Amino acid sequence: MAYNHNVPENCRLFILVGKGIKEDAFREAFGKYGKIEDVWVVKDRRSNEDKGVVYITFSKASEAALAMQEMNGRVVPGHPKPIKVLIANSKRDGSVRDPHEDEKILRLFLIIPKSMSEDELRREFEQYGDIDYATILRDKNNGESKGFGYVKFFRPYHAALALENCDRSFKPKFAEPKMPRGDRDNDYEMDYQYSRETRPPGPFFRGPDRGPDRGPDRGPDRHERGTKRGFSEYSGRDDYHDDGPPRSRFSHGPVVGEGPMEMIQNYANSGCQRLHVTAPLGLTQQYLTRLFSLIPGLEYCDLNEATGIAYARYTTPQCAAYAKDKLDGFEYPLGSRLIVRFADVPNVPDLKTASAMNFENYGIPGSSLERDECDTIRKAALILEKAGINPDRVLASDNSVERVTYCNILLPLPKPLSPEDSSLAQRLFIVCQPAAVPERILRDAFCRFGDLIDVYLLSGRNYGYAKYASKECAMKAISVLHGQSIAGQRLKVLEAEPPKDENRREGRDRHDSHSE
DNA sequence: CGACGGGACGC
DNA sequence: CGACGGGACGC
Repeated sequence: MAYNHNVPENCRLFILVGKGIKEDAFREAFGKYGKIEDVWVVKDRRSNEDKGVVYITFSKASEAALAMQEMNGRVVPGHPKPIKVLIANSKRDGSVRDPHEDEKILRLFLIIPKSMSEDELRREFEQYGDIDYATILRDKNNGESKGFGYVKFFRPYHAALALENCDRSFKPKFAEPKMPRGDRDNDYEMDYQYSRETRPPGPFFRGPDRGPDRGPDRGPDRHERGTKRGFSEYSGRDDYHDDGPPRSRFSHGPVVGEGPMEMIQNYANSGCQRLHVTAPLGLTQQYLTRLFSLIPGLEYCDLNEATGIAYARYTTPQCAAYAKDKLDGFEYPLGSRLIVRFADVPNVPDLKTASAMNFENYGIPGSSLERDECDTIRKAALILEKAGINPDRVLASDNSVERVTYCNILLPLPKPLSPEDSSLAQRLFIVCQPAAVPERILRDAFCRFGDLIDVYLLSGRNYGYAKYASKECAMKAISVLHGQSIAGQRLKVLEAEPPKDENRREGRDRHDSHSE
C-alpha cells in the first residue's frame, strides 16, 4: 500500500527550494524526524525542470511538524538557498490560502466528558505543549457542557503530539477553521498583514514553560487574542522553536566544529533544572535512566511506571534544556514518543554555564556528536537495546509475549488496530472492578489479540465495550484477559449482549457496503 | 453485581 | 520564492 489516500492529516510538507533538487539530500535531512512515506520532487510536465518545490509525506503529523520546526530556514546540503517548509494543504484544498489556516494545524476538536472543566482540560493537554486556549462549548441557557470543545496550541508539533498521544476517548481531530473558506473578515485580513510584517510580541514569543505567569494580558479575551494573533506564522522557524536565543544548533543551521560542551553552554538558562517526562507505557525506570544519562549532568531520573510520569534533574539548567531539546519527541518504542517539559516555572535567566563535562565519559560510540545529536542518541538507544538494556517489555526467550508494567500476566505483543470503519465481528463487554482503567491502558491491552477496532468505557463508568473485526481475536482476548488485573483493577471480559435498542434485522448475508 | 458514547465554534 | 505525480480498487 505505497499509495494510500488515508494518510493522516497534516503529514505532508510543502517545501520551497530552488532548482537542481537532489532528492537524496532531502531524504537524508528530513528522515531523522520521522518515517518518510513519500518524497516528490515536482517537475514541469514539458521541460522536466524542477519547479522548485518538494513534497515530503511523513507517517505522522508530529513528525512532519517537527521536521518543519527544525528544517525551515535551514540549508539542505547541495542546495544554496535556505528552504521554506510548511505543512502542505490537502490536495483537495489545492493552493488556497485560508486566513485561518493555522487553526488546521494548531487547534484540536475534542470530545470532552461533560463533567470536565476548561481548567481540567487545559491541565490535561498542557503536558504536550504550551496552550493558547482551551474552550468547552456550553449550552447558552443552563451553561451545561455540550460535551465537546477546542484546544489550541502555539506550535503545530505540540498539537500533533496531543492528537497522537491524548486519551483516545477525546476522539481528537484537527479542527476545521472557524470561518468557512473565502469568508473574508476585514479584521482578520488586517491582522494577517500586520502579523506577517511586523510581528508584534505575542503568544509566539512567550517561553514554553512559563506556567501561570503568562503576563497581565491573560484574561477573558484570550480566546479572541489567541485566534487572531500570529496566525500564518507557523512557517517561520523562530515562531515555533521552543526556546529563546541562544538557540540549539538546529535553529542556527549547520554548525561545524562546535562541540557538545559549547552547545550545552549556549543553551539559554531556563532557570529550570528539573524536567517532567511523559513516557510510553511499559518503559522502565532502568531504560529511562540510561537514556537521560546520555545527556551530561543527570542527577536523577525517577519514573512512576504505573503512570508513565517521570522527573529528571540535571546539575544545570543548560543541561536540562539540552536534554529537553534532544529527548523531547524521542521515539521509543516505535510509535511512542517521550514528551519532555520543564518541570518548574523557570526563573529569570542568569548566565551561568554548564560546568565542565565530557561526552566521552558517557560511552556513546563515535561520540563526537558534532553533526547530529539526535541521530547519535537514537543510535545509542539502539546499542543499549542490543546490549539488553531495554524496557522490560520483552521478557523471556519467547518473543511472542512480553511483560508490561500495568498487567499481572505476560501479554502478546501489541498489534495494529483495525480501521474504525471495519465491520464489527464481535463485541465484548468489559467491567473494571472496582474502578475504571484509563483507556490508553485498555487499548494497549486489548489490541494485542489483533483486529481491535475500538475499546472504551462509558463516560464516568467502570464498564464499557471492546469491538473486534474478528471473532477469533475477540475470543482470545476473553481467554487471556478475563479475570486478570490491569492497572490495579480486576477485569471482567465477556461477550457483549446485543445492543439494547437496536432495530434488529436478521438478514444473514447483508454485509456493510461502504459508501462513497 | 455491571449493559450500551460523544461531534463544530452566539454576530 | 507559494502548490500537486505516480499509482491504482478485486481473487
